[in-house]
Amino acid sequence: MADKNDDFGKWEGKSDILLKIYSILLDKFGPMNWWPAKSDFEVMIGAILTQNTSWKNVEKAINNLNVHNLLSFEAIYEIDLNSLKQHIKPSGYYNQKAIKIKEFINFTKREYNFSLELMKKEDVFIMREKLLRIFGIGEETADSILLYALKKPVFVIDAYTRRILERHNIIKGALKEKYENLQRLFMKNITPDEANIKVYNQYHALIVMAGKMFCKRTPLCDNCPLKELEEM
DNA sequence: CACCAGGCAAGTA
DNA sequence: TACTTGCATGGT
Repeated sequence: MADKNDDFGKWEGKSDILLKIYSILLDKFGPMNWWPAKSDFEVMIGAILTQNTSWKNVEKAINNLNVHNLLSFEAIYEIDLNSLKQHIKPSGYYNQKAIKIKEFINFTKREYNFSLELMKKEDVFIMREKLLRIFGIGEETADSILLYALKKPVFVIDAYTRRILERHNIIKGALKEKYENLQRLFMKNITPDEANIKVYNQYHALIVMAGKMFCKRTPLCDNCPLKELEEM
């Protein structure tokens, strides 16, 4: 075994089960064209606000921003830090998140002059590296922005994904596994090309939906649609 | 009252 | 590299 990650075939032969999960969830919940936001800009702000926070609280914060006409690059750029903090308060960690949002907006001005079109034209790998260098943007937030705002073929791994892989015995130790390894698992089995952007979008959306209903930290797995996976 | 939520950065060993 | 801790509101 050249690599620890090859042990026990941990990462091999998972294609069928990954497609099965997608199939079951799609059948259960139906197609979703996702990220609950009205604009790509709102997606990016939401991606930061939802860090370790319930979406309900994020909605309150987004609504505050909307009411004050702050859902644009220019408006967030202009507003002073303390006012921003007050508006996003319901989303929690507001002192940090306000700085994170400011840092992200400064980046978009510095590198792309607030042009979403230019951001979408950027190479995926380059953009991911750039995003990860911004204070407050980690792997999940970067990938959410890449996939749902910039429409890039990148698979998003989150707490729900880890729990589902762990609880249904698909990957041992998924809760503690490195983000990179879990992401590679999906992207090796579902080719990251233009045609699969829709699948990436939908798959993660379905995982979040299933996670909220059946795979919370305190398990509530009574009629989880993924139960039938155990026969594979 | 305790626990949880679509993470992340900084500190420690 | 692998753990630990602080951050904070609002719902159950």
